[in-house]
Amino acid sequence: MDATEADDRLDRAFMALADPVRRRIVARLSRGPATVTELAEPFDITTQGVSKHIQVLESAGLVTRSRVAQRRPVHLDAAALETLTEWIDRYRLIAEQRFRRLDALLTTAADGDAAAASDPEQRSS
Amino acid sequence: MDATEADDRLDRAFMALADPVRRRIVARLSRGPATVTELAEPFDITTQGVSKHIQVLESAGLVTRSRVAQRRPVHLDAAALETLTEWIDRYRLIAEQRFRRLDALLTTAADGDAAAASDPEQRSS
DNA sequence: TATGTTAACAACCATCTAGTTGATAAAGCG
DNA sequence: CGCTTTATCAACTAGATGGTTGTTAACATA
Repeated sequence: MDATEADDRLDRAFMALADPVRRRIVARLSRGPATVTELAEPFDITTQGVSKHIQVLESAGLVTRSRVAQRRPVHLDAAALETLTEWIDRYRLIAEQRFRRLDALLTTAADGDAAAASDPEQRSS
Repeated sequence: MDATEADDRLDRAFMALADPVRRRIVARLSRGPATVTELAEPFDITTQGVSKHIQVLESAGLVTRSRVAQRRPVHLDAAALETLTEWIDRYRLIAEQRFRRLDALLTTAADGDAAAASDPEQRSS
């Protein structure tokens, strides 16, 4: 997978979740597949509007569609959700580790030099 | 916290991460605070452009800004990232559990009735 | 005070998005 | 064959986004 391709995938996936309608669709699909009309029912928008939302989710790789007669059931792809949490957690954990190291540094430094804790704006460089 | 307020926060947070420039900014900030000019350096856009990206991240609650003389160091908020993974993981785990239950159901049903595995399009309702 | 640095603000523009209406396709049913 | 259901495609509008340039504010330093 190309680097820009992976970037593009992340772009679309995060963008897809940046909408309350699509998040409610994802929440609904976590409990099982559903058709477009079923998904549109709780909302005040047309089925065409919901269909476009599903296209957004599909192009982001978050859902897939199968075929049963004239219905097109939508399925949630749990693995795609996992790649998002992996991206976030990577940097979240780095930040938390850094914070713990900084905290420990300030704590030990405070024993001999109280002024060291006055400026917490340290660069990592 | 109001329900629509939390929705709005999620909107902005996911939207903020739906841009490769902002994700690189987040990645950089995971290693420590940085100023706007430092953050703008790796990109081909103006510092004003980067400043707008940081405003987006700030309004999403993902970063905060402090003040050191005329510099405004930007800090990553790891806790805000965690709320995003919590939202995703909630529905991801529901979907995975459902999938495991369905898989177990089909496996046991296949012992007595092989036709039960022919249509995987089950609704949860 | 004058000068340079850092960063925000304002206005503007091109593009994209979310929703609509209208028409069309595909499948099942009378 | 007609009719209904389900869902997509096409075209359009209002509003948001990402970028720019130009200007201004805040601060340090000479």
